[in-house]
Amino acid sequence: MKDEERAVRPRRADARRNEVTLLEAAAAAFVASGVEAPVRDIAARAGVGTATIYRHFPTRADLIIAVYRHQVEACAEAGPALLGSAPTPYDALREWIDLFVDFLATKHGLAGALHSDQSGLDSLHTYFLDRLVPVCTQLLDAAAEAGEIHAHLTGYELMRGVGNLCIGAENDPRYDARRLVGLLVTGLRRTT
Amino acid sequence: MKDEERAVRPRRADARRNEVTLLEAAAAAFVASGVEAPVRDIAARAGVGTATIYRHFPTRADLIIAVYRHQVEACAEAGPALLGSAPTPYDALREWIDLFVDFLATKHGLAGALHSDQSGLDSLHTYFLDRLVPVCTQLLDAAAEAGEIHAHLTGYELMRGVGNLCIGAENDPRYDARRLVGLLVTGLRRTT
DNA sequence: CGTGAAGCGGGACGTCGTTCCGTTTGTGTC
DNA sequence: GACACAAACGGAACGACGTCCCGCTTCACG
Repeated sequence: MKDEERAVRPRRADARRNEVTLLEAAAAAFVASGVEAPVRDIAARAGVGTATIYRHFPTRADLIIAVYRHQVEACAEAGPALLGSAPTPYDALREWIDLFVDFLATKHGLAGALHSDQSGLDSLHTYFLDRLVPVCTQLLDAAAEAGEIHAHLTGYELMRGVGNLCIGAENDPRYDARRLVGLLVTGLRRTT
Repeated sequence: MKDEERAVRPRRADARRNEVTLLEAAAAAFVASGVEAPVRDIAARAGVGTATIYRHFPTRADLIIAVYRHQVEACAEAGPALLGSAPTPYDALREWIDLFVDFLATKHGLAGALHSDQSGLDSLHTYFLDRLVPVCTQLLDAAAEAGEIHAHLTGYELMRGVGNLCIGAENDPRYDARRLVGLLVTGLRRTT
């Protein structure tokens, strides 16, 4: 057990320290300049060379994933929980989507980065989708089974739609992503 | 009149020819590689140097605007026309949005370019918004006045929402932007 | 047909993500 | 405690991008 704890990831002590330092520096840089903060800035912030970043995180996307992994996991785990606690499956879906939007809306440029054809950020896209689409699908299926929505939409489509609607919402007081997403989810509701 | 026609833009004949050639080359490059086609590729396609592009179009965004200007104008002008021909203002709004989505969906990467914080593409964003938001607002107001929708949304927000939903829809058979936009517009409808 | 300016080509610059290489440093072993 | 060697490091280097600069070409007017 103790071995397993210590054996995680890098072997040398300085390397382990650097990984933590880098994650903190990246998080700070993302808050200050958005997720598009240059790798060099993050390296400078952490007081290391650029190569050190790439030794720990094969690509920029992996660093971004590492920084947000905990929050994405939390969001994913909230799905089934809401299904148990909310009045109806549709309410659960609605609350879960709000959770996701709140997460995206507070990360400058993250929503945009998720869909950039630029550089090698596909793995970021892939990670978010792999982790969250199953949860979304589960909520969607539950709501459909309860007859609250028409089932014409896949979890994948809803996730992408919501993610897209959040793009550029951080710095624009005239654009309220929450309202748009709310309308989208309203549009899902069965009009009986 | 003849003077005005000829006097538009550049004075020398080769410059006028190059401007046309460049627009054609850019259009072709955008179809082949998306709107993110490198300036060098477009220059090569047109058989000119890169500087020639910048002499005619101060920035990449201006070239993109020039290529799509006619279609954007046509879309803008279709708004009032639909208001006259469609059964109700809400139907007009719906059809007009379909028009816009069809336009965006056939231009690889254009929707994405509209919201990239990258390089200097803000003027692209600005141009689209300046031209289309008033039309959208007019349709929205008409539908609201007819009592078909709740007026909680601005033309600006709807335009941005629709544009965002179209991002990345071109190469992904699993994501149907039209369906998502349809849901969004459905969500606008008054639920009386 | 000459001349001056408008127009041109492509190389140069700064920035980005990523990789390479010579050097430093932590750590298991005697 | 000293040694050796692999692991880890820093920063320069590379290729791609948008954009700008400079020396040459070519149009058009007298």
